[in-house]
Amino acid sequence: MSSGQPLKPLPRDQDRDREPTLTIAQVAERTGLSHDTLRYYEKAGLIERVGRTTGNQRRYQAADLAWLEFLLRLRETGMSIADMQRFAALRTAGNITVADRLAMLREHRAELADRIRALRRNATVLDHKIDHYEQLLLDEVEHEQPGSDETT
Amino acid sequence: MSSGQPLKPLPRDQDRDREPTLTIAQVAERTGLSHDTLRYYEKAGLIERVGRTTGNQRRYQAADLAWLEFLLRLRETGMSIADMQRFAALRTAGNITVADRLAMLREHRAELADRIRALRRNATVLDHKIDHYEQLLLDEVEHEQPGSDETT
DNA sequence: CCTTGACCTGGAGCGCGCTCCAGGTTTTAC
DNA sequence: GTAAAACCTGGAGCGCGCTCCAGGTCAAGG
Repeated sequence: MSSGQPLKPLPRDQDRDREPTLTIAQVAERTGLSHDTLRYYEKAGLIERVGRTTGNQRRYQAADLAWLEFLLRLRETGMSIADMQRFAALRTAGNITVADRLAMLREHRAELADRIRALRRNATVLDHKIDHYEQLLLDEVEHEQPGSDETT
Repeated sequence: MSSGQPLKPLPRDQDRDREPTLTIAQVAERTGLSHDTLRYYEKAGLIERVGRTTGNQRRYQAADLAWLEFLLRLRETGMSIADMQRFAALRTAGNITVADRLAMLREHRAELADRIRALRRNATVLDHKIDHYEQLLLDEVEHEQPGSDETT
């Protein structure tokens, strides 16, 4: 979608392709994942084998990063590694799996809605308990010194 | 739930058979926890030592159950066992720890609010992805048969 | 009484999601 | 060219939160 004009300050050496690439350290910093986790995800099949230099070092491309960030959304919404593996496998299998992937996402989305609702219910229980403790503290103060100086 | 200290109809003697008690199996069923988990929680200090029969079998009282259910709210909102241990220890230590317990709950509540917000943000990302896949499916159908019969 | 099933204890084991290590190779900075 | 930093692989290890097991004791029905 663009030209191949050598007008940019290219990073040296191994980057002969048009697209800029990132080392594992750079991806780690950007995603918040550790080097080990990135390698683990690749070994586990969550991400397809990342491109390498001639010296076998990983060079991530923009698409890898985008996929990683989506994986992180799945992870943060509580999807297990096993399910992410399934999803990734479908993705690797190509367009014929779009319906399956959609089904997975819809189900996950529904579970997420349930979990958010449950958390909100539990939050109100916490709020009640907090109110209760606040009242206890007030009562204590009253009993000790009904209307005197206090240090917050 | 407020102001309830001196008016309890205490069974002053150690004869508490008046109060109904529950076996571990009954508590397991009511809470959804397994027998093993209940024993584990007790061993870990999340709940104080439960009363026993002369034959050393646990008999839970209403207060035990209420505390367990509150623990479950903490657990479901993501509090670690270690933090629940801290909270339980404060509770065991008595009223002087009310301020500390309040502080813990407030912090936990704030983290919970953060997590709910994050989940909602992620939910919208999922929604976009779902929309995207739906569009892909539509496009596929169009390309195959631009306006013809389809079997659902 | 006896049987059966619920319960007890201490401790080992497990599944998950990483995290660390050893020992080696590659890249970078000077 | 050389030293240091970054990276590689396979595999072991870890922390969490249970879960299971062995080997018993206890309780309720017939």
